[in-house]
Amino acid sequence: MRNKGKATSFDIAYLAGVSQPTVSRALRGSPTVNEQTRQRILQIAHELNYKVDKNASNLRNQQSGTLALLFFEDPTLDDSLINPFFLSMLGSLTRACAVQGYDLLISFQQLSSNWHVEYEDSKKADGLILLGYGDYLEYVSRLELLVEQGTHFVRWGVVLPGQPGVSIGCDNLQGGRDMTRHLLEQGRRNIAFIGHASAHYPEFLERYKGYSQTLEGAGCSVRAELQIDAFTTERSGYDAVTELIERGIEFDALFCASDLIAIGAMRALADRGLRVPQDVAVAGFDDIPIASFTNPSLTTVQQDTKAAATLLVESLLALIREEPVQSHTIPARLAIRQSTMSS
Amino acid sequence: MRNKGKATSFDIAYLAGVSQPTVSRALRGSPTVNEQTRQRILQIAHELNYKVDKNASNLRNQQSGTLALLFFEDPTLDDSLINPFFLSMLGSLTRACAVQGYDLLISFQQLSSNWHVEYEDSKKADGLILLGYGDYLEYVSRLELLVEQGTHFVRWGVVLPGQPGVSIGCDNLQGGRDMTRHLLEQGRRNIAFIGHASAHYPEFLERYKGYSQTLEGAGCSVRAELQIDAFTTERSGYDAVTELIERGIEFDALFCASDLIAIGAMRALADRGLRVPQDVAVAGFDDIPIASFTNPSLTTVQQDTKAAATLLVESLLALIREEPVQSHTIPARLAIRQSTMSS
DNA sequence: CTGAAAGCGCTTACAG
DNA sequence: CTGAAAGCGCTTACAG
Repeated sequence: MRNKGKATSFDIAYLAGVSQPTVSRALRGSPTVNEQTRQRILQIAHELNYKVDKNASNLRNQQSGTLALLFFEDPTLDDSLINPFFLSMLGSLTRACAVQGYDLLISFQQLSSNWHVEYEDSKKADGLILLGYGDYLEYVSRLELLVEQGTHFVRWGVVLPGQPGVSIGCDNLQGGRDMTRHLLEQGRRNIAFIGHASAHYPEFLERYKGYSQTLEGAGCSVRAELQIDAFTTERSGYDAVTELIERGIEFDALFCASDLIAIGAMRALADRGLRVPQDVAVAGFDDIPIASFTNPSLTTVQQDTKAAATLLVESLLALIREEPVQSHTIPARLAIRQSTMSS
Repeated sequence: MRNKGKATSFDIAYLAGVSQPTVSRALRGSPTVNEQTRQRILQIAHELNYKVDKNASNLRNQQSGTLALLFFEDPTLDDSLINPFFLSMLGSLTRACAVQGYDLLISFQQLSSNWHVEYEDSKKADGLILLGYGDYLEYVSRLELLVEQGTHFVRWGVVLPGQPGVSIGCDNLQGGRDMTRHLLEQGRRNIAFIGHASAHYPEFLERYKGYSQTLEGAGCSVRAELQIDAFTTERSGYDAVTELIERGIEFDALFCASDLIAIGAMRALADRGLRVPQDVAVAGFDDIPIASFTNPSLTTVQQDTKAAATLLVESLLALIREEPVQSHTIPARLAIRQSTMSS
C-alpha cells in the first residue's frame, strides 16, 4: 500500500507534468498558480497521501511551528506526582496552541539542568512557555539570561515590576484579599496563613500581602505566629498545621496558600479531632479538580487556566513576531464551598 | 549578545580551522576525530552557544527524535474537562519519553478528524501513541488503516485477540473480578454494574465480564436489570444511578466502570439520602487522584500508569526500529478505601 | 503563470 | 585523521 519512501513534491511534479516548485506553490495556495493545474496537483497529492516534510520546510523557513512547554518541577516532589493545577494548565495550553495551529512539545525539566536554550536554539521550537519553578530568586536570574539571549518566552507566574521577560499571572493579591474578607465575613477572627511568605515564593507572598492588608483594613492585627511556612504539597501542609497546633496557637480559620496545602491541613485537623468548618474554616488557592471532592468541599480561589493559556500562547506568538508584549494579570475568583461556611 | 543568525557548524569550522564535516563528526562523538581537534571544536561550540539545528539533522537523518501523543476526546465531553486518568498517563508518558531521549508532541484530536497520518508522514514524529477514543468499533477501523499504511503506533487500551496493531492495556477482566470478589466479601449481594457493557466500550465490557464471572462463580445470578449504561463522566454516573433508584431496583453495592462514574454515583446516592458505605458500597476503576479525596474515599482499581507509559514508549521505539512487538497486559490492583468497607 | 537555480544546515559515504 | 561532494525535501527570489 505504501511505497518505499514517502511521496515527495518531485513525485507529484512528475505525475502532474509540472516542475517541483509549481507543486510547492500550488500546495501552499499561491495565487499565481493556474486553477486547473492546482486542482490536478491537489488531486495527485491526495492520491499519494502526500504530506509536506516539516523538517524540510522548517529548515527552509527557519522556524518550527512548534512551541515548547518547559515544566519545572521541584525536585523535592514525589516523582509520580504532578501538581494538579499545572495539569489543568497543560490541558488548556494544548488547546490554545491547537487553535493557533502550533504544536506543543512538552518537557519536564529538572531545575538544576541547563534548560534555558536548548529548544529554541536547536530550532525545535519557536518559543518557550515556562511553567513552575522552585525558588523564584534563583529562577529570575535564568530569566535574565533568556532575555539577554533573545529567546522568545513567556511564563506563568506572578507579575512583578521590573521583572525580566513577559509573565502572565493571576491577581494573587486580590485573591488573597477576597478570601480573607470572606473568612472575616464568616465571623473568623484568628485566621492563620499557611504557606511561605517570602520573596522566594512571590505568588504566596502576594497572597499573604492580600491577607495582611485585609486584616489590617478590618482593624485586626497581623500576628506573626499565625503564619507558618509551607510549600505546595499535602505533606507540607500537614506538617505546618501540626506545628501550629502543637505550639498551642489559637486559630479558627486557615487560609492555605494552595489547595494541596489545604488538603494536607484538613488531614492534620481531622487527625487532631478538629472539625471543618465548625471548629476551623479552611480555604485554599488554585481550585484544582480535587477541591470539589474533599470532605468537606474546599473553598478556594479560582484561576482561569483557559484564559491564562490563551493569553500565554498569544503573547508568545506576538513575541515571536517581534511585536511588543506586556505582562498581564488575570482576575482571581472565589469559589466558595463548604469548608468555610459557618452554618 | 547574540549574533544575527545563530552559529552554524560552518562558523565553528572557520574558527577551529577545520572543515565543517569535521565539526559535525567531533560533535557527534565520532572516534575518528583527533582528540585535540575535538576538544578545540567542543570549546568553540560551547563559546558560541552552538546547538545542532534539529530541522537540518532530522531532514538529513530522515527521522525526528519525537513521538506524538494523540489524545482523543469524546466530543460529548465538556470542553475544559480532561479525564484525570489520561492526565496521569500524560505525566508518566512525558517522563518515559525523556528517559529515552525523545521529545513528546501532544495533540488533542477530534474523533471526527482525519488524524491517522499527519504526524508521521509529515516527519514531525517517528511514531504515535494513541490515548482514548469514543466508540471502539469505529476506532478499530482507523487502526486497521494505520497498520495498512505502515504507521508506527501503539495505543493504550484493552488487549483483544486479532486486534490491529500493538496495544498496552491493564487487565480489566482481572480488575473486574477482584473488585467483585471484594464486594462479595464485604457481604454485598445485590451488586449493580454501572457502565456500558458492549463491544463499543471493550474496557468496560471486560470489567463487566469479570463482574459476571465472579458472581456466577459465587453462585449469585447475574441480573440484567442490575447493569445500567453509563460512559465515563460524572454526569453519566449520576444519571445512571438515579435511573436505577427510580426503577425501584434493590441494590447494596455499585461497581462503577470508572472513578468518574463512581463520583457521580455517590452524588446521586447522597441526593437520595443513601449513605456510603452503610447503605450502598461504591467502587470505581482507574484510581484517579480525586479517588482518595472523595467522601468517603473511593475504593477503586489501580492502573499503573508509570509501568504503562514505559511499556508504551519502549514498544513504540521497538516498532520504529522494526523489531517485532507484542501487545501487553499489565496487572490491575485493588485500592481499598472507605467507600466499600462495611464496618 | 511557470521553470531553473540557490540554499536552509546538517550527515555520511568516498577519497586520500 | 580529514576534506570535497552529494543530498535530505522544501521555498522563494529571479527570469521569462
